[in-house]
Amino acid sequence: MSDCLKLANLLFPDIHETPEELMEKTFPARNLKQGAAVTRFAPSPTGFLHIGGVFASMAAERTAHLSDGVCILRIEDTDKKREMDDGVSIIVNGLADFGIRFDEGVHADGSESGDYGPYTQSKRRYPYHVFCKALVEKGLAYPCFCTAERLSEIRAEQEKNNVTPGYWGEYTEQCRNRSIEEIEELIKQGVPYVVRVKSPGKVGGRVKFRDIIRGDIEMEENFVDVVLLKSDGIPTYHFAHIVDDTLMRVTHVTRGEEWIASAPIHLQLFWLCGLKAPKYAHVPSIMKEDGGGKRKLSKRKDPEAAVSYFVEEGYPADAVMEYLLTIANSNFEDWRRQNKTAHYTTFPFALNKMSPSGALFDLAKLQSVSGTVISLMTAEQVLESVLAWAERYDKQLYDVLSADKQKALSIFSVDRGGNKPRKDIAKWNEVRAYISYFYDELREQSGEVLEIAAADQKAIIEKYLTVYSPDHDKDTWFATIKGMCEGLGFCPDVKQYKADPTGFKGHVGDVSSVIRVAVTGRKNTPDLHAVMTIMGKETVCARLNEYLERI
RNA sequence: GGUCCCUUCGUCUAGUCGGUUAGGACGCCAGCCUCUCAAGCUGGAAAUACGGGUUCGAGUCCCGUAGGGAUCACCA
Repeated sequence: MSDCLKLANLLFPDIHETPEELMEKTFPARNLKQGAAVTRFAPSPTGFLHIGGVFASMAAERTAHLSDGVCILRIEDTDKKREMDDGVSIIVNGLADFGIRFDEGVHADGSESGDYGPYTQSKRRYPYHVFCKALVEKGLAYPCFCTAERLSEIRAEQEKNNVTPGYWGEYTEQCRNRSIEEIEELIKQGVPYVVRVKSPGKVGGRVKFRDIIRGDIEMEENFVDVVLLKSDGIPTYHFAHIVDDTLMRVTHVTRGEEWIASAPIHLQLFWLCGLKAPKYAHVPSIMKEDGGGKRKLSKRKDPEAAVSYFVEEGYPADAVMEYLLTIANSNFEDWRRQNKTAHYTTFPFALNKMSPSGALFDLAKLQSVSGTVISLMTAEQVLESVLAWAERYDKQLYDVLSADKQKALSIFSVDRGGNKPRKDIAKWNEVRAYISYFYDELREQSGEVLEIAAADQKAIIEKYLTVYSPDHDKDTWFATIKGMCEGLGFCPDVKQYKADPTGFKGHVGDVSSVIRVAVTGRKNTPDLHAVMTIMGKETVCARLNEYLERI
């Protein structure tokens, strides 16, 4: 028996399977149609879902589903220190909120579905060890007994000498060349060790690979003996990536651009394992303007880094996704113009159309996209969404709206539908302010003051009270207001007034403004006739009289 | 610092082989429409980071500079 084989058996006495056998028996090739992409989103359960995570997972999900492929949600929980208790559910629910659906993987409660599991890395010890053993057997990996102290000494020395830091070169000699007896003894003594790859890379060597988004990239090859298995037997990200994406038959790896620097490690590991590397697409980070510069959206500094922000503000999930799509594929907006009512999932998203540079997150643009998305919804959809949001974030609004859904529907129907719907609402937390004057419970004293003499205002209201009828249709309603003008000293025709205002106190617009303020407390509202119709005679008259007393 | 990525209006970007009045969207401004505000329509201001080349001609090709970003762990 060769030393390598002996070492492999010493390190992994319980493993009796080869990677090839494992792949054949439990992780067979998928039966998918030609060109189907298998992608995955693989977050760590840190209890925080970053908007960049939604962006990356959207790229993965779209790529898979547009090609009739499979999208996997895998949890990378190999770092117990950063893990949070409900980390998994925060991520899974967060993604579900945005309509990102996975075909296989982990669910919010931690359960899993799919034939290529487990999908939680901490449960995949066995396959990692199978692959690691094979590497040891081939003399391509070895146990390293260096302590944390030794490692930092090495680092300090390298920094002093100005050479690339890392476990490589002369520093690897001791552990790389230990005899099998020596290793056996150290293990018997209980000395902790990691398993490192015996990197064949050379300083100055080059690797090339193609990134779907960035094109050809050439970098220095990896010559560091990176850790494969930590001392607790759990793999590092690098090794887990190789094993998992191979076994799960992932074809396209979409991940943050911060990984591009470690791509040479991954390419080397695939090669050493005798495996074909998947296609890579390194998606750009979403940036934030910061004092003239750009920086990555930060969890600490930027509330909008967390997806919970968008949920709390009440941006519809589709609106956030559409905004992200405008960043991801610039032709999305053209497509949207051509396909006004189509769902965004029918847009032919393409990884290779993504821009390689990180986009600044633009809340104003989100606002605009969202306003359009909402303007295209039916009143029923709006009400349903508002209620779902308000139930969690504005109980009073929820109660008021659900007390009379018909009224709520008619409010949301004002100027909705048709070619030019209003775009007053961009997120659900704006609804309260938008509709508050319809409800006595929500009404706030706005303090809006018109520049019209109190006496004239009084005269207008008093007169209007005598001619107002809730039965008037829009045209008669307006004709009635016009008809009041002459007697009150106002011009019934705006154009005429603008051409020559002499002799008038104002025009019909001013008259209706007085009524508007009296009825709604606002200078600006949607179509006043529609508003008054919804309110009903009782409320309208009450408000008019109330205004008379106040003025 | 080493390595890698990136760089067109304020923002997101379009820009096949080098020949464009450098296009669109958001935002901003103005006008029209209009009972107000939106919406809609029309128009406007607004960009090729800088410096060299190659070329009759460069946003586009080459070199350099600057700036921004990422990464260099038993973290992902």
